[in-house]
Amino acid sequence: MLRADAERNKVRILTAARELFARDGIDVPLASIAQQAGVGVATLYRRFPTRNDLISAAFVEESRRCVDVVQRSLDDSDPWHGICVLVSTVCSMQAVDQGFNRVLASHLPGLTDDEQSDYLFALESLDRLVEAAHAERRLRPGITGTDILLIVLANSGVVSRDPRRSLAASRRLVAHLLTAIGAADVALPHPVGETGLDELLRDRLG
Amino acid sequence: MLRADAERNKVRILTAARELFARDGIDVPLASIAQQAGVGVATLYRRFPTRNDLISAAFVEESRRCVDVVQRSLDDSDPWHGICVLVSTVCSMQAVDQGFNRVLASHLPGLTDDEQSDYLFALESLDRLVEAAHAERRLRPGITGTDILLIVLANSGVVSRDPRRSLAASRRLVAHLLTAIGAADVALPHPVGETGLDELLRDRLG
DNA sequence: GGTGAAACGGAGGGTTGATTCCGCTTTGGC
DNA sequence: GCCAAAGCGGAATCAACCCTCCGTTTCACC
Repeated sequence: MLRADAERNKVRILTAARELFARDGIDVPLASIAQQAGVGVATLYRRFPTRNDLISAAFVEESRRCVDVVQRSLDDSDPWHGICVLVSTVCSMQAVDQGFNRVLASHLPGLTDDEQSDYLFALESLDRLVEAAHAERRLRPGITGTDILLIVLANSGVVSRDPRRSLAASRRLVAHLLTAIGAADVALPHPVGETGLDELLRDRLG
Repeated sequence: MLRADAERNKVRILTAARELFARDGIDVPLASIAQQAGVGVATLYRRFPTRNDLISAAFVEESRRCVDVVQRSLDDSDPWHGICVLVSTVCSMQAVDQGFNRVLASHLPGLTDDEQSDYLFALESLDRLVEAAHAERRLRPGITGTDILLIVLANSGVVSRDPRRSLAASRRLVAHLLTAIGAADVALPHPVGETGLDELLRDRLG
């Protein structure tokens, strides 16, 4: 049990971390997180000995939301609808949070046991979902569970600093890819040109 | 005109840079490029005052290939075929070279004038190509030139350290996306699962 | 083969960020 | 209120990388 002041600081650190991770990605200097939280670096290190500890803690909610949406998709009586919801949800989460995008798109070393099992659960679920959708002829023949992973990965390529533009690009991309794997066309959202794919390019890191 | 030894060193630096950029991305320490080239850092700096100078020089050939393929696509009597060739070529180049991937997927500050005009030429060409393909009803209605850019961007998300796996993932993704924008299905290459999308994930940087 | 300009390379100073150490402060049970 | 434990913060240390300076070497022209 943490002392009250320590608990308070922990919350402030996590709040700051979530904000900075989302905006600037998971490589932000730890010192700036500490500063934003109004604590010293040592306090941050005391509570989260490694960067990964902090990242894991900062994204627990996002992870839970992912597991939830996977579960709900599995329970969906229409597997194709389940796939659409799953992909759209996860990709939107990526688009509005640079940090979470990196977490999803890269195997961070040192996942916790929980994260490991969530990941395996997701993989297995994807296969089951895809299989169910095939059974109803809602997927193009030859599509596999890893194609869904591939979508998430591809989506990570279109996210930039600006969540607005990222979201527009992501929506468009997801529509394309659902069209590609599905047995029928998916309606297209606005082309990204209007909000400026150029600016999106200009936005990206480095 | 450079002295013979200087010219020799310049070539060695560029060779080393191309190799390390491709394998490790454009953020490799300049010292390791110098070391690999067998020269001192000062020599590298003397020839290429900024990292961007080195990057530009290292990728001139790739840039030229891109401009060429754009030009050839424009000249193609079948605009849809032109689009397919263009997208496949560029995406493959991205997949096998982490450095070039980053160059294409991010607006590096300080492009040379040549690069600027190449970029503008490419943008304009995309619009013309798309228009021509629409005229022949080979594209799904609503597709714009920026959708092609979006493909390249999305493709950047699936490239990892391992060129083999990246290429497999990229091919699959490109097939999906050409299917999505085209008026008819495109044949799918092998699913990536077989070569291991998991490993691809594990591969990615940090 | 002498010479001066060009080129060389490695040491060194600066910056940024990670991580630890330690003397001071706060908390909470008594 | 007292005090031991828990917590705190910032200075200090450390490592990686960038970039420049300068004494030495090499080239190419005579």
